[in-house]
Amino acid sequence: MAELGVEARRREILTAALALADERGLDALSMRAVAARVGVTPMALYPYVGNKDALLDGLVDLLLAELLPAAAAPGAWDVRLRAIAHAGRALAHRHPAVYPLLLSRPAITPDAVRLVDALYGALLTAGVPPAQVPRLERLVSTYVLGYAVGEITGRFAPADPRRHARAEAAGSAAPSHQELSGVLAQPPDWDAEFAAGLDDLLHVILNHAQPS
Amino acid sequence: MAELGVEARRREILTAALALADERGLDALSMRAVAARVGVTPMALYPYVGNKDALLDGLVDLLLAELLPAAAAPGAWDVRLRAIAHAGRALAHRHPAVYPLLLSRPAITPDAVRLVDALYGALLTAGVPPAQVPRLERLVSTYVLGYAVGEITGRFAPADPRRHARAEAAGSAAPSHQELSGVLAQPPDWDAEFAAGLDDLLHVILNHAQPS
DNA sequence: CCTTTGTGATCTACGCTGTATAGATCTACA
DNA sequence: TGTAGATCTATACAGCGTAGATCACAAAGG
Repeated sequence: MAELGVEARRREILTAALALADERGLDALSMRAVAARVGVTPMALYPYVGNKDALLDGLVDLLLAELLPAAAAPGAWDVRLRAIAHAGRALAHRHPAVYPLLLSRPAITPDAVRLVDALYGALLTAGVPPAQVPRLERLVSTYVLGYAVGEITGRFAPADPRRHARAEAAGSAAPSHQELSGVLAQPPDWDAEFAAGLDDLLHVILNHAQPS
Repeated sequence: MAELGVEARRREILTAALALADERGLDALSMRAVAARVGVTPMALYPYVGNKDALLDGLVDLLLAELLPAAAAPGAWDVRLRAIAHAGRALAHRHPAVYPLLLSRPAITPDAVRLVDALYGALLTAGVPPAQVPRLERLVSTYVLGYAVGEITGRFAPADPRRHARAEAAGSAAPSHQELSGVLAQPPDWDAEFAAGLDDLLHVILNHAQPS
């Protein structure tokens, strides 16, 4: 075994855990399974990751780190904001098992701060009054996280093919579904929908921006 | 024990499980604990709720059922939409432990369809073209769920009081935080922020609406 | 009245989980 | 060579979800 610092070893463990979750899902992410993948006994992980909860927090940070390049990219404010948003969604497709943790585990690590700071910067240069910046940052990040999680977990597209049948079965109890049966029959283009929602939010931001 | 139908018994079990989760959190929601609360052996639950996963789905449905009154309320389209949104957020504060499941477990029960249908109806009467209705429904519901989950899980307001210290420690790496130090020092008004975001989304909807 | 049938709850057990605690093993320096 | 420190291991415990077998008891048939 290569002799590394404890920080390097910690990252080694976390990346093994992330790979495991990517391959076999979050339920398969047990301390024992991670330890086996690292080639070590379960208890050997504890000095490096604390406990399982802390390990999950570590995974969240690993995900955030993948977003940093997009956050540091140059360009006009809307280009930067779009880049971060699309990177956030792409991240979800890369790590669907772990991604939902971003919504449920608050991260206050330096990387998380840097990411929020990039969004703050984009909003500020867009001309948004400082008092509105944190709120609109939360609006945008909630959209990106919520949309991506919705895609991933199947909230938007229930796998059940009887979906329409159900709606029809509800019959008069779901009149608007019937009125929309035409558009509901077509499978949505999730890429386009995400971009459209993002455009809508950029308009919201512009509405709040003051001409400099 | 009163002799009830299996459906009634199932609801009895689910409401006990919900109460347990409300009181002691999701981690304490074990089959054994639910059984003890119902006054029965763990294995006795299985004919009624299937297994733990199905029990959680049942809890999701229980939450959705609480939203139905708001979905059925009358009024102008924007009044109805606001009522549903605020009811969705209030639900999160009532059941903070279970609420996040709404984002991670797709629900295709009749109640879920009815709720979506109510949102479709509001958007249609607002004059939104049918092709845009499902997308904007997802935009609104994602906002409500994502915002409420963010509030609940502490994503918006990390409990760590060293938050500002951290931002300052990041120093020049978080320049926008420094620029916003004034507004960041004030504690946000979450009620007002939710309403403001909802207003923004209503403007988005109106932008897409065609005059009838 | 006794027996049979069926149904719901129970009992026991298995493999899994996170992790406390104690012990073993190896490295590096005096 | 002896010892200190760091690192990993071994064992154990309480709790989890749930499969399988068993039990208790109410209603129905002879």
